[in-house]
Amino acid sequence: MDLFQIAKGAALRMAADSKPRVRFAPSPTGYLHVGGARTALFNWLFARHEGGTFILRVEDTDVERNKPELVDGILDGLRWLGVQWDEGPYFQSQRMDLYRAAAERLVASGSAFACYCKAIQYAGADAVVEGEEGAEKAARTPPCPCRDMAPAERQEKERQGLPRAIRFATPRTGVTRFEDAVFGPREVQNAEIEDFVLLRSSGVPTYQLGAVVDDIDMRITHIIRGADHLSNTPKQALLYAALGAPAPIFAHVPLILGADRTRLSKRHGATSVGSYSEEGFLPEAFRNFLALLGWSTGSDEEFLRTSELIARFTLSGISRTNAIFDRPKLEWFNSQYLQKLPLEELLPYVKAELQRAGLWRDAWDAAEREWFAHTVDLLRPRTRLLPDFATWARAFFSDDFDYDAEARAKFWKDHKLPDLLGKLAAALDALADWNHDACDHALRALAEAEGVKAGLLINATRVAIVGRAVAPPLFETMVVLGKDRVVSRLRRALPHVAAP
RNA sequence: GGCGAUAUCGUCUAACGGUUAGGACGGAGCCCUCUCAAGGCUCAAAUCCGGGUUCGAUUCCCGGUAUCGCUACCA
Repeated sequence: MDLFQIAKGAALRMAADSKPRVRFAPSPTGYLHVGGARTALFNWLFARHEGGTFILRVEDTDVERNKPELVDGILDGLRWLGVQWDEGPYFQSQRMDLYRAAAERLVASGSAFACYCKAIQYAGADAVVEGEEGAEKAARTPPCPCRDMAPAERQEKERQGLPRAIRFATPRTGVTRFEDAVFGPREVQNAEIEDFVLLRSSGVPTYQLGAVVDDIDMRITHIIRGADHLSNTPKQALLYAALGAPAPIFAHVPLILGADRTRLSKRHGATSVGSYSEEGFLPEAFRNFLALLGWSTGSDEEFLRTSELIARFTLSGISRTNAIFDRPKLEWFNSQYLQKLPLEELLPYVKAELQRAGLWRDAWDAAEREWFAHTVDLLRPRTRLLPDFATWARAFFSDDFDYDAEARAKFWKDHKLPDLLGKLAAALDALADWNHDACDHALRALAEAEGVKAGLLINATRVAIVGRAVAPPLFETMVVLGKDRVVSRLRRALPHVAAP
């Protein structure tokens, strides 16, 4: 290996090192909600676009709220979403020594101090609002006096073995700056920043410490996260400096709100990713919708498959305003994907749905694969969610279906119908060839002979053979169902038509 | 209360000093038609308010207002 080769290798290594490293860091205090899902998606899109690395880290330091059993649900949600992580999942609960060591280092260097105050319970957001004029400032947390404690007193507290938290010694003056790819360069007065806790008296790190120590350790280059963290970022910028590490680029993503403009929560209906999976949304449609919530390409195109999202994703396209979760638009995206996806990509989803409904037949994957594909293709313009295939379109996959009440009321009114449908069954039964035009001709000939409009027969027949008023065009439906089924279903329907 | 961010049709958004302020969802209507969708066409619908700067502000600055966030030994 000559010098050139060595230099080239070094250059390549540097190039590899300069690739972005990003992370998604959920805490297992709840399911994966749409806000978190979008944050994960943005991180993933950014990593894929840049050829970087996407890391998954579980921030499970809050022993009180943490529910380990929720981790699997979050991972499942991410898998369904299709955002594969390249490293991890790492668990903060398994890295405690790292945070404690960092806290001790900060105390040793004078950037942090031990605090012996009693922990103040969070009073809730309403606590401040409640105060009448005059008393309104009472709820502010007082500054911790331990920072300026005399050495003798401190020794005494230590000797007594009092529980101690570690707080950051925020500079009293000056400003702290950081760079945000979405909100631009930011600066805050240090005087506005309290001496925040780094290590709880239990020895467990807070979010601020854990996140920064891990982001340094994991060599994170871009922190893409919810804008609810924007106000706290100066604290972390301070921590980076105190820990002697360069700060990463931040990119704060605006929040997703409910229809009432408040933070998305349970009372807004489905907010967990899992519920959208269960409802029968296609992951790619969900990704497309989510990606466009708070990010745009700058163009008018909206139907963007994942490869296109990756190709176009940039941090500069991220919006600065909160977005409201718009369910109708999500459904529109889903119906678009149901219609536009290459058929071969759609079939496995329909298969899974039919299996779930107990309607699946293995032949549809083998000898009758052609039939299955054609039927799905016929059905899909009228579907909005995956379960539509098993519910609304049930009669296409099973002989066990019933007649929709509204459809009967609307299309089985005419008293001539029992007679007409009986004759139609006979006419169809006599057909030598079974195809669209043959069915068409047979039905229209009968209509003409009987002096009724073809529509009367068509609509009544549709209800008889698929049980619903809403279905694909009749003759295509007949072809798909086949002669035997159509004729027998017509005859089976006769008594129901006679007695509506 | 303090600090901060944000502000374009109902919703998601485009515009990066000059446009009849564009697109999409949703809504209304028409076409197509055997139902319902899909598709095509059309319509209604927005620059929070007030001051500046400028020949010219959706766009830049200031103030107000509203909303959201942070202000926890939650993340």
